[in-house]
Amino acid sequence: MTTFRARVPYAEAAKALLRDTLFDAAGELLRHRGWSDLTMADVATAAGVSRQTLYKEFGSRPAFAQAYILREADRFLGAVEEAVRVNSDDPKAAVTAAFEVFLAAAAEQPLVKAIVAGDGGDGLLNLVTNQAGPVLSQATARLTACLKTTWPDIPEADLRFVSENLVRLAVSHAASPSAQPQGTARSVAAVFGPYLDSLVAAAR
Amino acid sequence: MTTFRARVPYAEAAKALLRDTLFDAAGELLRHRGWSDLTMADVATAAGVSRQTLYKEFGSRPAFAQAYILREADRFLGAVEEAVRVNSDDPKAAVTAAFEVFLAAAAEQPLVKAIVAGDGGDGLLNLVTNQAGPVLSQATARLTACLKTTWPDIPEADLRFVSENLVRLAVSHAASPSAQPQGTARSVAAVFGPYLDSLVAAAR
DNA sequence: TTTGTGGTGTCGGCCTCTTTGACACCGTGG
DNA sequence: CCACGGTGTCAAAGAGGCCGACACCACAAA
Repeated sequence: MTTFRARVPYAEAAKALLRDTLFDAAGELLRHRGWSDLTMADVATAAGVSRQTLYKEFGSRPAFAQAYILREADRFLGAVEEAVRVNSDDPKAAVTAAFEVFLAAAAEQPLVKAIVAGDGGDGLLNLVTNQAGPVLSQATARLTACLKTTWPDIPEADLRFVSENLVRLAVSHAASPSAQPQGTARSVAAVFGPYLDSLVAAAR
Repeated sequence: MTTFRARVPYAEAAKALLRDTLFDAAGELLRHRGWSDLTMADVATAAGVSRQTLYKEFGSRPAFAQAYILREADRFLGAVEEAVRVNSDDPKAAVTAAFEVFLAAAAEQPLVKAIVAGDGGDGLLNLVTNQAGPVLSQATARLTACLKTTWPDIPEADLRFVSENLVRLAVSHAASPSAQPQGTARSVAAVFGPYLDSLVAAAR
């Protein structure tokens, strides 16, 4: 099976490529040092781009962090959506699988590691806790859309409610894990399962 | 398993992206009409780029065709290499698999269809028959390299000989199929198999 | 306290690549 | 014969990226 690039005019693709190159460079650097030990100049040169270009594209250091986190969140959602799609017949299993894949991925992710390893004052942590608005709303929106396509008969408001709370739980567990991913996933699924079942039952 | 983008400075990546976008656009258009019914302007606009940019990058219409064909050939080689790697223990099976995957892919490929559907005067056919030099040498080189890594003990000159003739046979069968891919692949493998076996035996 | 160091954010000029519109050239069909 | 459409080329204008420099701020050493 071959993957096809979305047919997109070159100008847009080039811009996306620029952003992705910057993000990937940052991710690579974050694998070795923390966010606070990381210069904007470092990121730019690692991406093969001038510092100025970086600033032109993102405006400021925190803005870049924000954008980067949003993209990583989107990455995760991709994996999660896949897990949901596979278990579309069993909501509880879907939640378990999605949570598990998310937590497992999060544990390996340089960004997440950088966040939990940070001292809290390094700016990244704030973006998923204190000022988590953008992350939450984006992740919630995408997860809602995913659930909507999987179970179209359930009212969107209900799905939105479920999504938001799942996202919040996921972020929380990723930031400070309490147990193994499997155990966490099962317990979350146990909580949400019955509610989801009732939604599915009521919808048909 | 996640696929990683090669860490490449933005400038190079952008250029590659431009070429790929152009190629993909051409491929898309070739799906519906023949090469001769296809304007350079069509290709450019389909890629979201000005006609001038296309000319600057490739120089002329036949030069673009040449480059496009070379890239498609490279695509095929990727699939072929995979087939070879999987069957590294059995040269005959490797040839069979490689040939089969190549012919199957070729039958589905818009470029190949455009070539065989063309009236012969449309310029594309010449590039793989009359003026096939670049295609053959590139494909031969890459296939040789692939075989070299798979069976490092066999002299490179022998591998090169095998490669070139396999490539020529493959192009020929792709351009004018005589039978089903499987049958063709088996017969070619039957021809080359014993020779390959002897090479392997002699090398150790 | 002063001073030096290092990172952030901004500015202006330069350079490269893309776009735009125009043009000459040429083959084909009315 | 001539209008049409596609190829190939050009100069000028625009956009995006690069470079060097600078002010600003925090922090640490003298």
